[in-house]
Amino acid sequence: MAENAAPRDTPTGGRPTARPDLAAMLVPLCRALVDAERPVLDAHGLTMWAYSVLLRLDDTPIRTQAALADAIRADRTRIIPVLDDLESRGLIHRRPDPGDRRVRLVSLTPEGRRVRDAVQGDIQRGEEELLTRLPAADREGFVRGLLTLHALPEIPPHRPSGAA
Amino acid sequence: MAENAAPRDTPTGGRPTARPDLAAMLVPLCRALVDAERPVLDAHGLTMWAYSVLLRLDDTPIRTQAALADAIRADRTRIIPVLDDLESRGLIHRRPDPGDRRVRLVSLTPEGRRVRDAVQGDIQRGEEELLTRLPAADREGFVRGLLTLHALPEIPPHRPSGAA
DNA sequence: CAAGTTCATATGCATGTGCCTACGATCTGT
DNA sequence: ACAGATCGTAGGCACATGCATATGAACTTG
Repeated sequence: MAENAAPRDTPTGGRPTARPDLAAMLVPLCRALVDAERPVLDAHGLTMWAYSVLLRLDDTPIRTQAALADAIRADRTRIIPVLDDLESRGLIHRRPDPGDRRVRLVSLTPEGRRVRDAVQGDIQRGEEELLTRLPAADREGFVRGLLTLHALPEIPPHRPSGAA
Repeated sequence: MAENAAPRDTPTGGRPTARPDLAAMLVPLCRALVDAERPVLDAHGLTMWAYSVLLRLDDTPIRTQAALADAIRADRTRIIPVLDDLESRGLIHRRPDPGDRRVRLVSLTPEGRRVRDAVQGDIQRGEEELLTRLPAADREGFVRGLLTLHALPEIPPHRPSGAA
């Protein structure tokens, strides 16, 4: 019966804002964006996992495949066929680390870099076009906000309040 | 070899901006947000699908279950157990439409509304807290941009350009 | 009235994914 | 040198999901 009788230190107690949940807007948007990428990925014969690998390999070089899998939130075992495929197509290089022969050093080949650039170019071009739909005033805040949230080390779980 | 020799009408030809792909930032953010909701949903014994139903039922009332499933991008057949569960717990009402007895009119019960409010309150409270991490200047643009993109009827597929 | 369609529902299949185990090669600490 | 941990790889189990089909009730159209 007591709904949320206890006063909250956050703006609203019961039904907060008038806006929909952030997640309820973000999830469909994510879906749509990923769907929008598919033609580009297909045109290059890449899966989303493969593209994630190409994307990630450019940043800081990664020493182990396990770390690579963790970085893109993939499964350590399921990523192996992806790497096999990329390697067989000459997009990545997998060589044993001379210092620790358990480890395979994974790196982009020049061709891999070329493919990644082409794919990412197409994707970002489409995304820029999408950002065009935003009022100029919001565009920058949106992208910067996204960058900030993306850079967060972690998102703390939302905590259930009153009701059991 | 010709990379992307053709000049583009969009800002950048090959490697566009310095920012990561929007999708590459949004997808992990979505994952994290959904994960963050889990404790709240668990506390109320709701699945994400069930919560989606509760959320959607409040807007414009929906005439058919099929339309409800489409609205939340769920499978028409797989949503039925979800509705069964919600109905058995007294959160929704399912009664045959007197005008078309094939159709079941689905609506929130007062208890369902109460639960939805409680859950949504918790979730939005967590989300507001998250928005706190954004510089105030970006916060509004971010939310408004998200609202705008969410309201788009569809996102056109990105088009592969040069390379096959 | 008959044919075709729509709805809610049950069921099955194929796939993608998370998780767990196993195994051989290799490294590290003792 | 030996025990234990780590890495890459293979395989299996469980589950969620997308897609397809089937069925009975009810509606619609000719």
